[in-house]
Amino acid sequence: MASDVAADRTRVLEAADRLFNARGVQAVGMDAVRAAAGVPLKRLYAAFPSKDALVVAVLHRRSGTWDAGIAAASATAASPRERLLAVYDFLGEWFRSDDFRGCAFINAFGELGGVSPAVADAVRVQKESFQRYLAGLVAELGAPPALATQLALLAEGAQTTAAIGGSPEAAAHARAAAGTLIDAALAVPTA
Amino acid sequence: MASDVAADRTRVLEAADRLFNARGVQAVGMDAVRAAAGVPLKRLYAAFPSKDALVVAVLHRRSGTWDAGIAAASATAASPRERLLAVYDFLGEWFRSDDFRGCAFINAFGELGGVSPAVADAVRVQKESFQRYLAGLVAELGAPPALATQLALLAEGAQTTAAIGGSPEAAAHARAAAGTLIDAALAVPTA
DNA sequence: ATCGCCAGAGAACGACCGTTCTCAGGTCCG
DNA sequence: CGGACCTGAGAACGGTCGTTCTCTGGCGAT
Repeated sequence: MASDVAADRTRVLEAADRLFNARGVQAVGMDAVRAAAGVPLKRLYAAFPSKDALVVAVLHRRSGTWDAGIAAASATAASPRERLLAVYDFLGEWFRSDDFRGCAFINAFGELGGVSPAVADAVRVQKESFQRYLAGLVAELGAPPALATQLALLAEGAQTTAAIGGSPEAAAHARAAAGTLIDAALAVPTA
Repeated sequence: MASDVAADRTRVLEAADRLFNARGVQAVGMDAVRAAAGVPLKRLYAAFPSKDALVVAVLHRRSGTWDAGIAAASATAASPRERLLAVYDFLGEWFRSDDFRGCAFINAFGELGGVSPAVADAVRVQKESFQRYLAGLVAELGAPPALATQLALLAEGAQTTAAIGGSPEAAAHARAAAGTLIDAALAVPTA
């Protein structure tokens, strides 16, 4: 009982997340996950009944760290406008981390969305949750809801652009564009 | 000589593109490509020496159809501003096609970018070419170059959002945002 | 001390991968 | 008509995958 199932889950999720992020999902075998996690295969399968379940769990965990990152970045922001812009500051920090290789959800959807409904759903849920977060702030701001969708497009685009081009400054560009869109939306109350 | 190597290449590229788009690259075996293309395995390997080469060739072909689509959409547009906005009209049409499942380049990068430098390069080249196209129009418009980057972010974000959420209207949102950004950039000549 | 139990390491399994090889059958040239 | 060549179909190969099974060694209880 020294290593309980919950501890196994954590170790496996961390290892799998790292490996999937670096090489993609299908290029990483369960044995590589086992080796990286330092957990016997039997306990791995006790914690996650299949690779598909492991992938979904990794995505779920990523949702949590994403939410926490956004919350931390917006903690110091005073107004809704600044909280919206803080999203792009968070992206900028993330893009600069050594192991950044794009949004895990976008990557997983591209790789597995066509063959694994569970993965496709997990990705959809996360993106909808992010949209709702933006929509809440936009509503606080008193701007039309369409602004939230536009700001989300900038965030998604920044993630793929930063990953493919290796250009973390995409976050700053997105932030600048977001500021322009917010100002324009507030200038015309109901267009 | 009834079926020449060039004809084989075309049939294989079309079949592979369809399959890769629907299921992802790694989930599609070379035998499935052969069956869908109706070409013997030997001729398949005569046309493409490896799966990696096939993937790169598929991406290269997609670049061509992308460029053609953009060109067609902007053909009726009179001004640089309208040609920029035509990009999002093109996206909207594409998003509404039955087999749309996201940008092949973004998907391929997420799946293979970490393990296949050739694929990563092909994706990077295409995205840079798109950026250059936008930059040209933005220059014609007399707006600062940063606008082109911002417009690219919107286009990229629209592609992933439309794919994941199954929401083709992402193109219209991106178009509206693009209009706002263009107007703002022109209002302040050099900020 | 002995027996029963459980956990860990890794072998085993069936399936499928990308790629190459075999071989039968047909086609052209002399 | 005969034989050299080429083609297509698919078997074969070595490897790896996800998943399960076996076996061995150590531990706790009696």
